[in-house]
Amino acid sequence: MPSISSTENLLADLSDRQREAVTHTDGPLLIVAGPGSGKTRVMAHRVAYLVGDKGVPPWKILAVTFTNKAARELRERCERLVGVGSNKLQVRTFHGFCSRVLRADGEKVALKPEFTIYDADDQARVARRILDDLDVDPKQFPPRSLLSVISDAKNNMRSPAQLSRRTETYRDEITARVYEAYEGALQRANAVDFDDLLLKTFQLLEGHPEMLEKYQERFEHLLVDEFQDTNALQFQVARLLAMKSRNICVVGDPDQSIYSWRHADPTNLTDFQSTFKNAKIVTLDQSYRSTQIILEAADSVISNNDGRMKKTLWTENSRGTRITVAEAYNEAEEASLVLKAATDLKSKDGIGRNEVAIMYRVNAQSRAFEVACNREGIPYRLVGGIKFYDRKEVKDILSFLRVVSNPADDAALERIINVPARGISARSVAELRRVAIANNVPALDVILDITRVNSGDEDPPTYYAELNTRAINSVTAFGDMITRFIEQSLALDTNELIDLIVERSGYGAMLREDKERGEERMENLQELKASAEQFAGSEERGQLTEFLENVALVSDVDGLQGGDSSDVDEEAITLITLHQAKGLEYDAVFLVGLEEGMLPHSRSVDDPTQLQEERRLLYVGMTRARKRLYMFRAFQRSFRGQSGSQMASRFLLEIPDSLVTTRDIRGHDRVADRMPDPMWTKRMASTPGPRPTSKLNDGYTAGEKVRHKAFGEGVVVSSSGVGSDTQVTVAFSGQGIKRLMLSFAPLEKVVEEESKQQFDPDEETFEIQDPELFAP
DNA sequence: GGCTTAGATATTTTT
DNA sequence: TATCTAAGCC
Repeated sequence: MPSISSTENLLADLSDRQREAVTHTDGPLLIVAGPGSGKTRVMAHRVAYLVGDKGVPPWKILAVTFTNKAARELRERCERLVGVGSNKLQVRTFHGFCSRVLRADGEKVALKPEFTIYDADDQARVARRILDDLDVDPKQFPPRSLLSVISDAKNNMRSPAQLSRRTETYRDEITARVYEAYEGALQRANAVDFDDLLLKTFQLLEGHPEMLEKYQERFEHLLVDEFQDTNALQFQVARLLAMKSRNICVVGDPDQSIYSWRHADPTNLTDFQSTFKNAKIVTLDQSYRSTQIILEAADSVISNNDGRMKKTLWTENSRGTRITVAEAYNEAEEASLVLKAATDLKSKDGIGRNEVAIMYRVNAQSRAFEVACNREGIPYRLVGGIKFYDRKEVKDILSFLRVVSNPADDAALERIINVPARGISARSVAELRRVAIANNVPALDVILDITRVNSGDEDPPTYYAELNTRAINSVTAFGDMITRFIEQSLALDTNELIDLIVERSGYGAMLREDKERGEERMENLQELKASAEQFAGSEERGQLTEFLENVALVSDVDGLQGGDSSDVDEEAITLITLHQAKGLEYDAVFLVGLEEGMLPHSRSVDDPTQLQEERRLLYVGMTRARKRLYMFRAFQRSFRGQSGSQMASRFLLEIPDSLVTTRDIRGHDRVADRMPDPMWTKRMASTPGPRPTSKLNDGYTAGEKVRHKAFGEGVVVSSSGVGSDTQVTVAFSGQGIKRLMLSFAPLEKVVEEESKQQFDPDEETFEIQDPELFAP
């Protein structure tokens, strides 16, 4: 039986500042916590202190985080420290918490307990239907941009009515009408989107004093993590919950605010101080994570942001190694250089793959690294790639489940009404929808009405849909099927229900006919079943809803394992976006794609505000590293098919030379490459032809054009080794990339300066050829 | 009514 | 490059 740690032990291994933060338990507290300053540790200790020392019952403590990952980590840390009763702690994401509240008391804001949570896909589907109904051209008004305006409105707590009252342009007009129809559609479907989870919780608490009191009583202590990432609604919910007890502790770092595009509002940090007067402020600026050099470099970058709450991190850690800044020719070379350096870390610094992460701005960048890892046989862990629950077949079956769980869920219904094809055309669906909207009922009501009448019920139809006989029969069959699913769901565990649906809906048969991908898809459905099994056994009514909620809210499955080995335990390199990397740390971090247009992202370069966020993104990345930090850029990068030369990221210029080593990873000094004299970079970007670069082995230079007897003309990517051991990697047009032993494969230099711009490696033929191919 | 194909189009980050 | 949509064909 785990015991509650004694206060003495609990506090002993904390710094003075940390202890201050942990023990200030009466009244509002703002913790400004720099990267690696032990933020999570403080939160966990605080919870343990509240329970162990202050005798606060665990269930009276609510800790909200921003991501599931953070929630999981905090929960685990708390459980370890708190011991008994720790399972009663409420550690949730904001959305998770709100969903919980609405399941219990959502009726007050017109939600039935089995409401569905609509993801971006569902939202887009709803929006597209509305545009269709309103006869608006979706090309002129892309659903996604309309939805983003709607999301803005919701975050500012504006109703459709409020929006339509102040329309100035035609665009405003359309937006307001779509918003109104959208709200109607969700209402009819007993569904909420992500914004609604927060908005409706806010409305529930604000408009129902007894509810507010209930939740204020329930939670005596509130902790909010990543406060700089909270949006206006989240702040309001937190404010309402804590208004009475005033026991609210928020933790954040304005320098790590990287979610403004999702309405995160870092001014919440300052607003906190005005909302909760006399809030105590504790700043944690000692880093227990990174070396001095890494901290200095990160600081030299972030200092360029203005209007910050200034804080400079310090550490008792060693000075550490200088940061390596390196340049690759293109993304393929970038990947191999990174992997080479990462592999070397093992022998040189004893840093294994598990402690190495490669971080990039956009997911698409992971590809080059996956290809390279596969080629080199290096196992990797891709964080947040294609999500399991996003696969078509999984979404289809989930849609069946959603209809069973919440028969009003029109988005789910429309997804599967004709999957597999069962003779209900888009026309018929549109007609069903028209009738449903006209009567303000879910589409399934109309379907079941048709089913009833067509099955010989004497009573006249309630709704009148114009469908031909064929369609009526198809719809009837579908209605019968869904009715059976709903009936049987009462007696079945969710995993059993999945089996039933797969077989009886014809979905399984459809997959078995699909020779190409059917098997793989069926396996995915098996996996879905397995994940449903975890929810089996609990009360019949709740388990399906609970499962679906989990899918909607906690969809971050563990990273897919790639590489040669199927051994999941094997040490693997982590591939991760900068956004997802927040909160994580690694011994060695490789930041890649440090180019204008990538980081900062091209969408951000014109806007100073967004540019500062890009800088924070880089800051987050740099401060993930404990011991070693590498920053890479590629001279040329292909982006959606096209390649072009890149300028070095302006952020690289912000790091002082004294913190950087220019040691080339291949063992050649390339002093000139320690970037970016901007003039030089600019010239490089605008000049076709080879850029100035140092000589590689035996005079072969990256970017140089060469000719091979068998493969024809190509471009040198890189070369390694010396003398007769020299290997030259060449990209041949139409032949892919080959690695050639110079002593076997004579290369001729082509004297022509134009070649590099056309360089476009064919990914299909990317692997290294057999040794015999090296011969001429 | 259903399927194939071509063509267009959009591409940041995620609860 | 990859996905999604619309139009054309069976």
